[in-house]
Amino acid sequence: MNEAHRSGCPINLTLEILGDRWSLIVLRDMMFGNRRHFRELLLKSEEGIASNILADRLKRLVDKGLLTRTADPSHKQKALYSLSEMGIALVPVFAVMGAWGRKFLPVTEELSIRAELLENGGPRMWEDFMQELRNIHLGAPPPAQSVLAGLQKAYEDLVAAKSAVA
Amino acid sequence: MNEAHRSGCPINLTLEILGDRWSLIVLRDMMFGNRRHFRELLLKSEEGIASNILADRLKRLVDKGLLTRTADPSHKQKALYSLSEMGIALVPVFAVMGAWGRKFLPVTEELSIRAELLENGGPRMWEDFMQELRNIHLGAPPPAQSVLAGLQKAYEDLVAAKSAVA
DNA sequence: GAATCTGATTGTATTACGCAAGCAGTTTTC
DNA sequence: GAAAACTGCTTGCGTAATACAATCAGATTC
Repeated sequence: MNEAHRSGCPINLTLEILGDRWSLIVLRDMMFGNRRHFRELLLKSEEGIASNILADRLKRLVDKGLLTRTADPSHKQKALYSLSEMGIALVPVFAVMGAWGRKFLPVTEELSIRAELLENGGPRMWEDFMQELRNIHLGAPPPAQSVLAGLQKAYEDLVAAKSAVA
Repeated sequence: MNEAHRSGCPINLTLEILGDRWSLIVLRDMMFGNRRHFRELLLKSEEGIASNILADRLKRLVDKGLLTRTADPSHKQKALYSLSEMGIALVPVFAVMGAWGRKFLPVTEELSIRAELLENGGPRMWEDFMQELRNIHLGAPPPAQSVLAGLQKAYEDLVAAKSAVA
């Protein structure tokens, strides 16, 4: 039935799903970049994932329950990927991982502004963000205020400010 | 100088260091299991890491600045591995990853009791734990109360209770 | 009806992982 | 004081994951 697990430790089981160099990148792009289709994930990612790896990860993440795949009504060939509650629940993981990366690694200013806002916003902001993701991906009622729009605006403002200087 | 990074995103840079199936396992065992020597990490891990992988990960983690390696005065051949501040700062990452794993994955009760306590303890407990790790690994002043002992006791009590029933 | 867009798949090369065995120096045991 | 056990690894080898480039068939657009 089940493939054998290395152990029943929560950290280990989490690593068995997310412990590679691409899974969290795909989820990050869906979550913060609102990418929902294969081609968007393939072409608009900063890191340049290969198409076979992306196909494999999408399949895996659907299998494991972090994503769902449905047909896109607007285009018979389009597949629409959505975050499940299990995927949405990774928001705090991204928040603290981003905070750690920002503190210790050579991040660029543009690509870490959203992590900074999310870190400063704290659990309350994370919860709002999760509710917004439930709205977008699961059809749940929207939150009082859009976190995603705020993150995106901060990023775009910073990019604009930088390119104005340069 | 620097190996090229895929991008300057904090999540990506974090994954470039920790995005594999073993790095966080090694750090977990050092942090929560107080393993400081090669053989301890090799033999006492639940998951059974291979010796060449362990050697590689220790080297990598020292290179990246999460660990330090020093000679053990008690034994001329022993190497003592210690967490750096960069490694200790992963406590919140373990806490939220553990919480996620506990919520969605088939964890065992014994191996998740510590994750549960850490989750319920919240950021205040994480900070105490980090101070305790600074004391153990960096020689900093100890915290008011030992978190590690509490986690370990809860684990052992649970194991004892389970084996008494069985 | 040609070009483009869709989610992929295929082929090939390189790198990482997993397993078992071995190794030289150090310490312990008797 | 010699044998056994322990130390942090290394080596060899087979398998799996990853990376890169090219390709594909059906759907849509122009």
